[in-house]
Amino acid sequence: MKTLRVPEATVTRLSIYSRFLERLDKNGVTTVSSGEIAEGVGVSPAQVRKDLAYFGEFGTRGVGYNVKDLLKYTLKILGLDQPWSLAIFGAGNLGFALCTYRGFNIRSFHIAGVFDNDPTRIGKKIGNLEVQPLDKFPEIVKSENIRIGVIAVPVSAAQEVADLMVKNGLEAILNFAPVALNVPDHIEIRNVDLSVKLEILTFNLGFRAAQNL
Amino acid sequence: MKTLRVPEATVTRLSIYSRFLERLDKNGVTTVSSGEIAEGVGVSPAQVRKDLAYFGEFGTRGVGYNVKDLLKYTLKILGLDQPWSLAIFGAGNLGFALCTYRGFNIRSFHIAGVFDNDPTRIGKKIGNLEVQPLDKFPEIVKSENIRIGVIAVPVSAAQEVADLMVKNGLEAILNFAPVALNVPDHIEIRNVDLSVKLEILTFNLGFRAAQNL
DNA sequence: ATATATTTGTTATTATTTTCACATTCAGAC
DNA sequence: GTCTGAATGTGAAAATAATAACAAATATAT
Ligand SMILES: NC(=O)c1ccc[n+]([C@@H]2O[C@H](COP(=O)([O-])OP(=O)(O)OC[C@H]3O[C@@H](n4cnc5c(N)ncnc54)[C@H](O)[C@@H]3O)[C@@H](O)[C@H]2O)c1
Ligand SMILES: NC(=O)c1ccc[n+]([C@@H]2O[C@H](COP(=O)([O-])OP(=O)(O)OC[C@H]3O[C@@H](n4cnc5c(N)ncnc54)[C@H](O)[C@@H]3O)[C@@H](O)[C@H]2O)c1
Repeated sequence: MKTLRVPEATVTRLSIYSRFLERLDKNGVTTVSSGEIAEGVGVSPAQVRKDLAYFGEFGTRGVGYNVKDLLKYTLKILGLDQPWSLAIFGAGNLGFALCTYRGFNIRSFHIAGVFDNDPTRIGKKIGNLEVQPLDKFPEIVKSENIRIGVIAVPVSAAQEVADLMVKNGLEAILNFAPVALNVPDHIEIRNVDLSVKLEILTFNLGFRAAQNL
Repeated sequence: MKTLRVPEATVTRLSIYSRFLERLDKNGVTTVSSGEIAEGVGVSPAQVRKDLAYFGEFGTRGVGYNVKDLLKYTLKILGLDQPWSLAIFGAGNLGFALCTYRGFNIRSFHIAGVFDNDPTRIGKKIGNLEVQPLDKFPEIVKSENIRIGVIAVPVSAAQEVADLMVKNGLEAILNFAPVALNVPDHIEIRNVDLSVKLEILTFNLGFRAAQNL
């Protein structure tokens, strides 16, 4: 096994491969080649093999990969062979959608708490979750062993929520607010910006088109 | 002005710069340096200048950039100096959140139609929008001059929705379903995958931590 | 057993992206 | 006017990532 730095793009693709493998497995497919994976997710076969090579040898030359095994390996690499408890801050529209999204549970994520500071929302049910006040956060972090926080509050509140998460020992943050947050180096943080991709589309439709690039 | 290929990462950052500039402008800041932009969005100053250099010279040496002007330029480059009408497919939890999100309107996006195939949802109001049946799509595309479609339906329906969009002449698609869609080359398509970033976090918390990388 | 067709794992090559470093330019002080 | 300090724009260098190419390995057919 290599001890090289793994590019983040490789991890991203690994997540995508694993979801493709899940689908193959559900459809009863037992063997798959790098070419078929590549075709299925829209990358090159060499890329698929290169990505997997960071973590070991999982295939059989002349044959391909065993779907069930490769799926298990990729999930393991991504850390999805164990359950992860999440805390979501902000029980607004996006928070609601995230809480009810079944796709997370399937991949070993479990929403262990939803928090909001709006008194009219606290106590309301989202599925079988109850929206909690902020002061319940510390105890729920402990009791549910939460390591990852999700920020779905307005931009104006995002930094203070991030600070609260850090103060309570969370190790990673997924931020949906379109703002760069300040957190200590040891905190893993990633932003999901729903507008940026939309603006890549308008850029391509406009500027790039005008330049004939 | 250069006629080089612009990296997509540059366009992504441009979108982020422009949002940062919006905030500065709202706060009454009139001048900003590449270093301050860099600080504000979490990249290097050289990166900021290099990104802008793809499109022209916007600053004054020794001084920096005029906030209002640079904001206007970045929006123009991104194609946001004109309104864009969107069609959203899927009036479920995510579709609902997208429809009610004010952040889109602010940046010259306008949701011109929401479509669903569930009879119990058709006719329901989301804000001042009414959920439309699929067969209304062709006429609304024309009347509202829609060029961009958003897919917020389950994976199982995503490809057929994409096909419908292509058939009706849409030019770009933003896809929230976690699956690679097949569309003709001339269609701009980007996926937004909310789980992938989460799995980068678990990877970093697990595997990467174990390797001490 | 041997040959053949496949497909992996890996090294070499190429391309892309980021960082660095600095000459150039400008505003303001004196 | 000239000098000084500051920050841009850019070409060269370094780092990173993707692609190509092929030897090694394996299953299957004969
Ligand atoms: N809705 C979307 O489709 C969408 C798209 C892109 C980005 N976003 C971003 O996601 C975030 C949430 O968006 P939304 O549409 O759900 O907004 P929303 O207004 O519907 O919900 C925000 C929620 O956060 C709560 N809140 C505010 N301050 C808080 C605090 N300090 N602690 C805890 N809770 C607090 C509010 O009470 C509210 O319930 C925003 O930053 C938005 O920019 C949303
Ligand atoms: N909710 C989330 O937080 C979340 C997170 C990540 C990804 N996603 C993805 O976004 C998509 C939507 O998620 P959701 O939670 O809103 O699901 P949802 O089930 O709440 O909504 C899906 C909607 O699509 C409609 N639909 C189904 N087939 C259709 C068709 N052919 N044409 C038009 N409408 C159709 C359904 O009637 C329903 O209203 C899914 O692909 C999901 O994987 C959602």
